[in-house]
Amino acid sequence: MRATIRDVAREAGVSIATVSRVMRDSAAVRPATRDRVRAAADALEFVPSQLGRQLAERRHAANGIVFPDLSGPYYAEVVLGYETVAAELGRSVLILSTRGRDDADDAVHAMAERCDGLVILGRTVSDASVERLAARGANVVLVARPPVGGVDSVNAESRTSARALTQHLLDLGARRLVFVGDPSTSPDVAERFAGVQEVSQEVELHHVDDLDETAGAHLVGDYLTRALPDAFVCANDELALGMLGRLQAAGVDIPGRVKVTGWDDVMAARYAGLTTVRQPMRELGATAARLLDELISGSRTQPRHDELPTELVIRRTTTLGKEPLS
Amino acid sequence: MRATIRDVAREAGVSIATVSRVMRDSAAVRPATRDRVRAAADALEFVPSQLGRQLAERRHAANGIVFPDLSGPYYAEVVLGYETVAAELGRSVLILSTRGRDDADDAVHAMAERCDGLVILGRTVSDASVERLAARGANVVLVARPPVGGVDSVNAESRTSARALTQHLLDLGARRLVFVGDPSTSPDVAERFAGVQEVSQEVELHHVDDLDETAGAHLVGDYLTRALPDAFVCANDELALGMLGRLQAAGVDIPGRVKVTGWDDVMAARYAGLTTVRQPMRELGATAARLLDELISGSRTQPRHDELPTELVIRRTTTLGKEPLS
DNA sequence: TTGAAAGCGATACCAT
DNA sequence: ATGGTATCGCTTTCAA
Repeated sequence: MRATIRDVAREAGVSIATVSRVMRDSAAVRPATRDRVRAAADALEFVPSQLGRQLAERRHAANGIVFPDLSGPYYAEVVLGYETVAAELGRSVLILSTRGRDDADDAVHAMAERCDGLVILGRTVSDASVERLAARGANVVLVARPPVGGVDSVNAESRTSARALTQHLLDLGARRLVFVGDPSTSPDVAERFAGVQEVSQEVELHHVDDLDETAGAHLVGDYLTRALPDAFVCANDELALGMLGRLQAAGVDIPGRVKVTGWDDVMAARYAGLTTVRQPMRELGATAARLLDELISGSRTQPRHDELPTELVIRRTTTLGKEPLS
Repeated sequence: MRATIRDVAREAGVSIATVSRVMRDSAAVRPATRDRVRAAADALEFVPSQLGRQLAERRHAANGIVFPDLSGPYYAEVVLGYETVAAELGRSVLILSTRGRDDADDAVHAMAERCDGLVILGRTVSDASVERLAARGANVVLVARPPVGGVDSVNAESRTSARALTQHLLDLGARRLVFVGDPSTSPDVAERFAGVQEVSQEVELHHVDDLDETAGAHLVGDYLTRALPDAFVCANDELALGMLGRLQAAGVDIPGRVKVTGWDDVMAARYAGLTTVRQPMRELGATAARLLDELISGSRTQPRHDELPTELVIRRTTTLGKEPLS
């Protein structure tokens, strides 16, 4: 059995209060006493129980983070940025993946009982759940999701980058643009589409249900039989990569005949030479951790809604570079 | 302030023991009483404190997982597989990334105090630390790391796949093979090299310090000036991808003139058409979670060292496929 | 500077 | 079927 604070107190001939003080040097203790306690603690290999400590302090010293998945670099990077800052702030990180879970909302509420605050990524739980959490006094920060009520949020800027991306295409002479995606499913995609529209009024919208490679590869077929546009502006990289493969298989010249862009800058985008928009994923997580800490410590009561800048990454699916085809 | 079990007891006119029974239906309670308690709990929006519960039960109901990083699909997938099973077993998951942390060992020990058991991925902490944890009675399972003392471990099989990979190259007529990597740094790489050697006695070893793309691209230079071998067997995908880019830039015919293989099957490997070996990452995590649960529940006391099968993935860096070049 | 004792919020044993 | 109460392992007044 592990030694408790009482064992140490007895061994050192002091009270448990003194042991507690020494273990956390929370108050002045006479050096001689301190040394005696330290020696006793060492001898007994005493390590304070976190359970006891947490109950007494009425805090978990842990934060949660909810994400849909860790496949792809997106959420993994956000989680890492979050964990790094949380660790610096002396907090552990609890994770919860909602992928393939039908009771996501319940799981999140259960998790909320095990930490001092949590970050929710994307559309993992319903708006109602988020509001219920907030109503119960939980400290919550949303990431990559539009604000819900007075709950804090951190998002990547979309519209400005979409404008820059579109302008880049126009500069290259592309006139007929097709935006591939579904603005109605995600506010993020809606923002991207809106940004594109601001610069190119005649952009067409090609609606797809799933934003994955299969969908991308599939929809290319429609265009091969009729006319190709000058550029496909995809809602994300997966879609773009799927289209790329299919277009190249059909021998279409890229970027000569048609240009393709994605969004996210996943690792594969680099190998595919895909022009895309990179989001500051690690910073999203780090910022969320800091906002959450303010909430927990009570140093801020007004809600905040941060927006972090993104970066246009130009590669050879829009311009012919000297970079080797890999 | 949140309601406690005492508030509910008072409201329902019963003792806290009865409230506890009702909340967890741990014992028979007369229906009328049960309903009264339920009503009181609802009225007060009572949710049992996990802190109180954990202290009383003397368990965290949480497991930890330590990993170097989440970049790249490898660890992310392991973590996901782990989280999925842990959740099924009713346990939360605490994470700890050691990347860019100089106090990794301390952090892991601190984490061990906050959970009932933990999984350690790769070489994130020293062998000494692992043994110290085990000595302190912590429940530990190692993943992607050779066994340390009597500590449980789960690893992906390496040698058999290395043999299959090598045989595949021989079948294609490749004779002069060069293994790129450093068998001395990682037992995993050593196993891979050993497997290759078993099939091809005359394989050469090209030693590199870093197993990343830069190193891969760099070492190609050495070979361009003198003779290329028939195949480069790289210790991992990063290395192989780096070499690929550089070889293609130099106009070398792949797989005609030289074949290239990697290891891990990262996402980019697919786009690069890289022949490689895929590890059952999600299963590694899931298996670790189950082993850990056995340890925690005490249903097993003998150490186990599991080895999961891997899969050879053949793509066009070794055989000319019909797959389009992307 | 130190100690006694009252929480923190549950669980669980022992009576009744 | 219920209640009283000790217990889990610590932190934190309040006195001395």
